[in-house]
Amino acid sequence: MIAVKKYYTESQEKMARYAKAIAHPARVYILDFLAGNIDKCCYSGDMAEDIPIARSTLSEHLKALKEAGLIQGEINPPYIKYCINKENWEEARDMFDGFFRK
Amino acid sequence: MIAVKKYYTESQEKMARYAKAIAHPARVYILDFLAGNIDKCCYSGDMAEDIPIARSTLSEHLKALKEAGLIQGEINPPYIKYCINKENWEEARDMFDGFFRK
DNA sequence: TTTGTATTTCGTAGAATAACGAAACAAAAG
DNA sequence: CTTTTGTTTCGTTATTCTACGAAATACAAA
Repeated sequence: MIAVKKYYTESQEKMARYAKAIAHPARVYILDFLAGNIDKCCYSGDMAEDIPIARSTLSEHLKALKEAGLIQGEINPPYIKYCINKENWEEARDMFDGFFRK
Repeated sequence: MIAVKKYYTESQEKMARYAKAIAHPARVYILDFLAGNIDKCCYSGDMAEDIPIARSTLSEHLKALKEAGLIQGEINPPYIKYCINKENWEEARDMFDGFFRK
């Protein structure tokens, strides 16, 4: 393993990762939707009707948000129940908060 | 001009645009730097020494941030003084605020 | 076991992003 | 007028993103 010099702080990298997850209107839509139903959660199909993208594309956006840690999915066949990942959502909120008030 | 149906709200599109501007560690670095010196502003060259990218690349990141409205540049030859665009910075802050507390 | 339902993964294609060095610019200094 | 300084634009290349439909998956119901 080669040591690679880090040029950005962990926090800067993380900010960029969270921001990238939010950097698409479909993903903003999804997060709006889920954050508005924070305890209810919801199914992938619930959103498919409201935005003009293929279900497979929606699925990829959900995957991106899951990988970024902002949402989580719980399998409940034949559905998958998605909801905000509260812990990371709050972390992201705090980071953006700090970022804008530095 | 053909009417194009809008599927996302203006606010969702704008959120995505702001988020995209922040979605790179170099740009987070730049904004951190400028927001920490909100009244002082600073020069492109001031940052070039601290991050491991070519000056031309730094310049492109500055351009992206300027296009997103988060910063502004004032020519002061042979320097260009960059600083936060306060109005849009506050708008972005408020939008992220609202986004995370919906 | 076969069928149906909800969703994801795969393969592909086109667009956008990020990076670099070289060249271009713009103004001040010599 | 020529040089120097700080910065941006251009041309290029490599990578990542976004989108789609088709195929695959997983489980329940028939």
